[in-house]
This record gives sequence, C-alpha cells and structure tokens, in this order.
Amino acid sequence: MQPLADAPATHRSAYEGSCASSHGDGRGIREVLDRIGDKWSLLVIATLERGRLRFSELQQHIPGVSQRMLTLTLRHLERDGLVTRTVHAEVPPRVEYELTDLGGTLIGPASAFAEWAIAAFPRIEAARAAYDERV
Amino acid sequence: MQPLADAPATHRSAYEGSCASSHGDGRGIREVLDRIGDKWSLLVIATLERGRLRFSELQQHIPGVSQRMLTLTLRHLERDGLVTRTVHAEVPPRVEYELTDLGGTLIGPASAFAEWAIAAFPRIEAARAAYDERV
DNA sequence: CGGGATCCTACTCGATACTG
DNA sequence: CAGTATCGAGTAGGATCCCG
Repeated sequence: MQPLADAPATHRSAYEGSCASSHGDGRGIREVLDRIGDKWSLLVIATLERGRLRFSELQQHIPGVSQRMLTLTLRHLERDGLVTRTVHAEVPPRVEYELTDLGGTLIGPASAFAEWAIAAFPRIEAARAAYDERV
Repeated sequence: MQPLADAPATHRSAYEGSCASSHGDGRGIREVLDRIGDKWSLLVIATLERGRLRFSELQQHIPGVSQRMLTLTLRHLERDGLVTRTVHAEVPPRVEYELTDLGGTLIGPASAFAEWAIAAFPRIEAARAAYDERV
C-alpha cells in the first residue's frame, strides 16, 4: 500500500535561521511547495475553482492524469484541508470534491504565479535557446 | 493562468488547453513550475534578492543544499535567463551570481505564494493532524 | 574556490489489473 | 463509478572523489 503520509518531514530544522529572511522564515514554504509543486495538485485546484466536481469529471477535465495519480493527489489535498471529499451513499457511488475556504485562498497567489509564468515564458524560451547555442 | 482567478465563463483553463492541445499559454506553466517547483530554485531566487552573491555565500545562506544541487540549480536558472553567472579571472577563482531583470520579476509572485504558504501552514498542519487522527 | 564526474538511493509517476 | 493493489521505469537529489 502506498502510505498517504509518505512525506519524510525529517529535515525540518534545515530552514531555521538565516535563509529567506526577507520573506520571513521559510519553514512552511518547503512543505507547501512540496505538496502543490507536484505534477497535478495545482491543476486540480484550478479545475475545482469552477465548483464542485465528481471524480470522473475531474479526470475528464484534466487530460493525462491517471486514475491513481488523481486519487493520490485528491487524498493529499484533502489531508491538507484544501479540498473536501463527499461520498454520497448511492448506487452507483457518487463522490464529489470541492475547494475548502482555505483552498480557495490559494487561487490568488497561484494566479499571480501563473500569469508571471505565461508572461515570462517567451523570454525564458529565448534565454534557453541562446544558452544552448553558446554551448 | 488567468482562469485560476476570475475566469471568464467562455474561456477554458490555460491548463486544460495545454493538456488537450499542446499549444497555447498553458504550456509555459508546466515548464516553469517544473523548474522553480523543484527543491531549491525558489530558495536561491529568494536569497539572491538581497543582491549579488558568491557560490560559497549562497551555500551558507541555504542550509542543507549540497554542492551538486546548488550548482545544478544555478545552471538551470542561468539557462532560463533568471540568474547571471560572472566568473572573475582570479586566483582563487571567484564566481558571483545575480538576479537578472527577468528573475527579479519573479520576486513578486513568489512572495505572494510564500506569504500564503506561511499564513496557511498552521491551518494545513492542523488539517493534517485532524485527518490522521480520523484514520 | 567552484565546480565536474560518478555512484547510488528513494521517491514519483504511469500502466495495468482487480473490486465493492 | 470510484477507487485499491502491484509492478516497473525514470529521475531528483545526496555522498564522495577529483581537478584547474
């Protein structure tokens, strides 16, 4: 079985003190970035922004995600309190996911970053091309 | 990714577009996130915000980073045009790193995210504890 | 001092098959 | 429908050695 809490959380003291002092200590940043910096989390959050969705709907809206990774991602987000999971006692089963209030507050910062990425990507690509050409 | 914020109902998520068809804005988000979503990039960017720094200074300000990972991270950031690398022809050698203008524009969004992470982390930890206790 | 080269472990992720 | 179980490939990242 794949443990849900597979995060080691062993190097908690690595961030104490000096680093990232201009933005406060980076303690939570590492943990949060490890979670939403993975392959699917931000994508799930963005998709859930439109409202409550079923598992299969999420899968359809996120092309390329496997059943396993969607399940794992949703479990992690649920554990972190960013997403709620509601199971309806029906046949066939129906499970719906929705952003929590906390999850909703991530939308703003995530948007800021996403817009930066879109705006900066042409220059990044150009820089890569220039760099690769020099080598 | 504008859709993360208030998305026009007529416009599909940039993420979706990137997955469904590999052209358009969303493609950059995946690439950029893959780069700065790694273990050290954001930390290096944040540290370089204070100004030009030598390799060894960076290593001291970022506890836990190995020589190899710092080198790799800096090379990637340099390739993407976010950081400049200046080698001074001296003995012993001196190499200094500095944010480019493009790299500097990342500070804003990164700060927004970092502040969210710091603010949300207590609630995330609480949610994790509650989740783990229910299981 | 600032790396490059090498080896190695642990984890991520995908594919597939099975189930209540 | 919405998962779980299992396997295997690929890779991020750490440790160590050496070099200009």
